[in-house]
Amino acid sequence: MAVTLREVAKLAGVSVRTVSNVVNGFHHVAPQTRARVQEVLDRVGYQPNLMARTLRSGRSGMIALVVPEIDVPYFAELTRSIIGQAEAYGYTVVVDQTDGDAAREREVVLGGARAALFDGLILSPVSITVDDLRQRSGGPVVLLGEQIVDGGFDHIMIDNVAAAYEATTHLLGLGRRRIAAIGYPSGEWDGTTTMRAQGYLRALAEWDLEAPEDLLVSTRYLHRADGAAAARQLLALPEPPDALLCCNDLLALGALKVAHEQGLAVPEDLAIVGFDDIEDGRYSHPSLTTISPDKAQIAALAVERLMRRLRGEDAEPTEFVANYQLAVRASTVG
Amino acid sequence: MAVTLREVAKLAGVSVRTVSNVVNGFHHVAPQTRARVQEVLDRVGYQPNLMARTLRSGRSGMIALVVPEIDVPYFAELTRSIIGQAEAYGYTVVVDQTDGDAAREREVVLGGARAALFDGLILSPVSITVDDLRQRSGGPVVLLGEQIVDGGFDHIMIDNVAAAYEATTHLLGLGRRRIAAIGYPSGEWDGTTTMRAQGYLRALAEWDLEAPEDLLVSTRYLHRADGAAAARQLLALPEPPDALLCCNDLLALGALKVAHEQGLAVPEDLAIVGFDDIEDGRYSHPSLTTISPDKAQIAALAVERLMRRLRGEDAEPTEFVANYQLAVRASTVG
DNA sequence: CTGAAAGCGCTTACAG
DNA sequence: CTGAAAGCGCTTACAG
Repeated sequence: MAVTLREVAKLAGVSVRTVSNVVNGFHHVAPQTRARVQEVLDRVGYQPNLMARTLRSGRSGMIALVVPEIDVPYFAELTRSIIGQAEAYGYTVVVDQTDGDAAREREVVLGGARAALFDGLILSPVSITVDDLRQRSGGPVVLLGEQIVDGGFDHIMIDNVAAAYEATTHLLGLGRRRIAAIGYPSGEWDGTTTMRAQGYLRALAEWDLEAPEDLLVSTRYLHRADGAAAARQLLALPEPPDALLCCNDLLALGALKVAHEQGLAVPEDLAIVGFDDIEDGRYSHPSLTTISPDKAQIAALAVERLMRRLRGEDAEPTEFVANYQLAVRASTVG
Repeated sequence: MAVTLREVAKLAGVSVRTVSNVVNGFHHVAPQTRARVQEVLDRVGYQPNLMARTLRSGRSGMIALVVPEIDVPYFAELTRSIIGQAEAYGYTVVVDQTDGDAAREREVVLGGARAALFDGLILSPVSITVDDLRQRSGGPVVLLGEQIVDGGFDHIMIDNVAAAYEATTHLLGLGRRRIAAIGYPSGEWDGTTTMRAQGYLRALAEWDLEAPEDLLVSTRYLHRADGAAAARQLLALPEPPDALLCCNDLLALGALKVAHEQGLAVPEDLAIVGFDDIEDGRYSHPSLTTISPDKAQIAALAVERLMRRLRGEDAEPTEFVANYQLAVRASTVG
């Protein structure tokens, strides 16, 4: 069924070496030879056997993208971009989800047989440690997010401290004084949440406010349900908040739901800000003010960086700070 | 670095054959031999080279999941389940997105080198045809959705006619009489939308109503933006609808946004129903009444079916009808 | 510029 | 129950 190099060689009356040269576009093939071989290649519809190529060359043309949850919109949107980018380089992306489970994450990233299939790895870590990563034997790794910083790896992130500072300042500028923080820091995701909490606290400090303990709610996950639970808790306070700074849009959307349930007007009674700029937040009612990281840039940087490594260039691990902007929408400015 | 079978064989003082037998758990190995080999295997941390195994055995342990858009929540949620299911069988899932582009879809599904890597395929088709699929040379295919029906392939779907009928009847039972249909049938997705339109029309007919032309809006895609555009068009009508039956939740969420913008009360002024039961719709305001297909069941059926094929069982192509239920929420019953 | 040949690491008839 | 050996389809030094 599948035609082999050898068969093509026989048909064209040359050696497999020459056919391989033509298939792979090497220079040193006489024009006539090339034409003759190419004709046969086309005629029989030759398709290289990727497995054989991989076994021989040691490169599979596949990279793994490891994210906690593929169905969390932020990761789904990012995945889409990364698949598109990788494809432009002729690479296939295999998506692995870890559910943030430590054992599973280690297995996927460090675990032998599977991990060895991939030429490289783009990883959004949750609980895996720098030490784990250092003892990894496979190809290059590019890290996403803020869970692991300065570990000596290529790394793409945004300036979360600055972003949270900007978001908080936006709320302060609107006259809000009891700004609650949801998801700071959460059970998992300490890295991300800690940085965002820093920006939040810095902004408050600049306005000579201190964050009351009762307005800081940490959550186990960063899902809608967690945001809803946190909002319920906050709104039951004797002195409830007049604004919510949520560590991501899902939390914010969960909180928004509860605000509606309790008959609060958003943003009049309660302003809400999220992080991530997922599509849902653009269509919520009211639409969500959020920190919008440049996901296309993040995807492009991650893939480009990995490709460089794969080509053996640029041994110095680098941290890239991607762009973001505060997207002001109706959940803060009615 | 990576230890080979041969090295293990030498260390254990047996042939590669025997080591291979132990690794693959074949019976005919003497207990003592097995123990000795296993000890070496463990000690050196042997990991099989998947590429070599694949090249030799012809099976890669990878299946492809081909969906139009990974960041459409329905597909993201389904993907999550399918990855989980496949993993239970020791299979790796590679996700490919086609953007519904015909050429891209053919390339991914039929295209040689890449497609040949996978042992099988779970495909949510958009524009690829049955004939295309028939001429495909690779492993077995399981189809999802309603774009291709009765093509002689294994196929998982829900009863869309019945579901749309039930949703429409729900609206009629609530006293709605001007029920608009958004996304029936759309530019792409004719299969799905046509079936849902059938159920809608059947329900109307049963109540001696005919669907006015002006209340049937087809859309190019099934995204939020399309739903918003359709809703704007419908609400500008001299006699606007009192209910919207949307072909999926994204359309419904887009329409809901517009309803809010125009100051309409949902469901009092306008009831809205979607399809898919994506998580966003549970947290929208108001939460979305929707047809909730059993995604876990769909994923389980699809993977199980593919695994059977892979084992060479059950040559008869079968159509599986998965469960669904109408999830009644606040967008229809305030 | 091209050929003959080794070998990537594994599985699997074929003997014994 | 185990061994020696072929071969999956390719790439790539090594000669010429």
